[in-house]
Amino acid sequence: MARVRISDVAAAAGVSVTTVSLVLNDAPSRISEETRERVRAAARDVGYTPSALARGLRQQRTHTVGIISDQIATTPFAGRMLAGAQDVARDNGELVILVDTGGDRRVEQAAIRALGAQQVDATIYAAMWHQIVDVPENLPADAVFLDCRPASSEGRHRSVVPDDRAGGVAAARELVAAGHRRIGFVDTLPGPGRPIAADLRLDGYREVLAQAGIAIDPAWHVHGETSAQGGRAAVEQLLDLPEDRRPTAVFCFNDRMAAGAYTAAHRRGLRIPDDLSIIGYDDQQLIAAELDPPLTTVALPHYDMGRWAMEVALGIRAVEGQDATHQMECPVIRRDSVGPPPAQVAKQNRRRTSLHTDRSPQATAER
Amino acid sequence: MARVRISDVAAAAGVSVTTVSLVLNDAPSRISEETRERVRAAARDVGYTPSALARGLRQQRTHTVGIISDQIATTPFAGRMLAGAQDVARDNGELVILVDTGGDRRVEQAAIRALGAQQVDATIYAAMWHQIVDVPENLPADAVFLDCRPASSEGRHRSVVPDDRAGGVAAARELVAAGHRRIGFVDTLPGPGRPIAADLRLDGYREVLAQAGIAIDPAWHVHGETSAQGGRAAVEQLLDLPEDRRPTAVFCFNDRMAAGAYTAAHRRGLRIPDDLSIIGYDDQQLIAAELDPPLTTVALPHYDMGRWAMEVALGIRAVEGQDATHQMECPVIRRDSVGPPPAQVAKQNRRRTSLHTDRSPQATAER
DNA sequence: TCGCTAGGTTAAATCGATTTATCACAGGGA
DNA sequence: TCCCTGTGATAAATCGATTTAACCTAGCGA
Repeated sequence: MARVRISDVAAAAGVSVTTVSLVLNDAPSRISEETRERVRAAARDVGYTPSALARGLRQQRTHTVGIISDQIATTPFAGRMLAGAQDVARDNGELVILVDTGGDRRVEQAAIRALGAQQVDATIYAAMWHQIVDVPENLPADAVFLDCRPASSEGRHRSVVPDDRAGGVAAARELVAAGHRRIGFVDTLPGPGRPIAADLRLDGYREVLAQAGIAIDPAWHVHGETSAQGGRAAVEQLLDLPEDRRPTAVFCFNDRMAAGAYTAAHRRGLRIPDDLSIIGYDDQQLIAAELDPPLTTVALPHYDMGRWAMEVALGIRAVEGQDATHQMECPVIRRDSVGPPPAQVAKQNRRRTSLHTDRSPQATAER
Repeated sequence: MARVRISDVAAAAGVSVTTVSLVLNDAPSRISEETRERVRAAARDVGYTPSALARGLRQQRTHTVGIISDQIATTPFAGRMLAGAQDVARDNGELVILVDTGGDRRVEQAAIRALGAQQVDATIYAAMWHQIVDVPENLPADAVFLDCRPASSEGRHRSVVPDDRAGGVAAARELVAAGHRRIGFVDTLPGPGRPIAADLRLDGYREVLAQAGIAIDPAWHVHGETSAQGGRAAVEQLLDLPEDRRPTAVFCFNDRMAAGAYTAAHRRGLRIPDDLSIIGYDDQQLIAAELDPPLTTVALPHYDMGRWAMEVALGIRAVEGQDATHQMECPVIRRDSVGPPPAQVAKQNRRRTSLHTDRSPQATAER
């Protein structure tokens, strides 16, 4: 069955196409209420749906937003970001055109061209983890960067990323507040592929320990692959330290590594959090809440970042201030893997210092 | 800067727009090679990108595919399906318009209308887990169902779902082949929200045990929430059984429940797979490969289902045979959580029967 | 010289809407 | 009678491409 056109509605209502257009779009005009009703009825009867193509062509506005991402599927996070962006788009009558480039620069070029050809009203450039990206040369100047920030910031591109430094501060503070003074940092490997989030979180950790007057033992800083295996191996290094240098708590780069920390602890017969406190990062639903005991961790605000990016892209939200990069807070999700250090250690700690960082009272509710 | 139009190219090359169109589209015509080159150079110089809107309007073909899904982000699986669909689309020069309805029927109606207005060339209706869905009335007849199948199959809608029954067979066979005869089935809760996959996998399990001449003890069938907690509780019921009825292996509805089974085993001091073999389902990357020991499980072929759906939607792949529903194989991913039953039990088994289901020799490589 | 063919190119119609500018008509005042 | 104003509706241009149906010029054979 062929498409119902506006002229079909006009014929059915016995008016011109102009009248139909005016009526259906509620455009200011002097069409009588009687005619209006007739047009609306006709449109309903013939089952008219205006062509978005024709309308877009004429109006030069397509109510369409392009999202370019390096990889949709690598992490479950991607979904949260997309969902946030998608929800905002839907609520504003916009459709999302999604292109996964698979990280291929050539595909990316083609994708940007294709979105241009579609005349998308806005463009979002998303990465699947917090990173600094080279700006593709043909990317529109008003594109919004999601979970990444442009390398050459001269272009004044707007972007939103998690505040990993503040998240690192929050995580470390959580452990210090629980009374720990020997706190390990389970890091990813150094090298070119190292995520910038790792350095930011490490900075936050260092800042908190410094503030608390704790001298960091270099042996507390261990590295591993960002996997449960890597985490286990790294934490075993920590547990191999002599009794008086061994951390009573560990801050893991992410939840996968934290899962490895659980394994390492189990193998030594250490209980969590009684013998070892663990805090992760990412709040990966499939790990954090499912571990035994449930993992205290820092959440990455992917959904909200997705929303933010889309709101900015659509011009619903103005970017306040000078800085075009928005850092989004990473809240601590308190579960059951953090507790006070073992009694005898706690006593030592008390003897050694009287500094107190008091635990903030408002408990974050478990989602 | 305003859009570069085809007329700009024509002017730059000193020819008509018709010529430009014919040349750039490689349409059969009698344009001289010299002119062709001039046109191509002009197009390059002025930076021409044809308007997909105008082209789509004229050709009534948009090179655009709509994907409607109930929820993008609930499970990490979604990403795999999208990635599969997306990859096929990209390789065929099609763009994907993605709409997440959030499961809201009203939103869904609007989404379908919007995609119709966009004149998408094809439509995919995706669910985030294998289920039977009511066909939205305004859904195009040629829509393809992904990871779900239409309730009223009279419409001859094409669909692709995982073959959960065969997957159940494969999982149970894996355990039987390892020598187990007391095999628990860790099921989801009964009731209206129960996934159809649960019944299918259960069927497969029953078939295999029947074939192997094993009478199923009703106590082996336990239920729980589809979470690690639920899995742990359910498996604890199994482990509470008297020694001679207690399963030596469990088939868990999914990997999350299998993770709970690990916890239950640990709490009893049982080692995996020495004391208890465990097989899961789903092959959730963040769980299955990260558990200790890594979990043997059955993979859901989400990526391939996504590809299949898109290939069918685009008409690249013809749906063979009568049945418009394609069942996709769920391969067993062998890791380290399945082994032979404990020695004394194995001896009993051998005494009781001499039936052999021999383990298939080709080891599935760990991805 | 005329007609025909082939080669090279283009004018104009079309897709389906929106938007601008105009038209027709009725009533009122001079 | 003529002009003006307000009301209701529409004809035609436009968005930017594709595609159909010519058009023009040479060259060639009869």
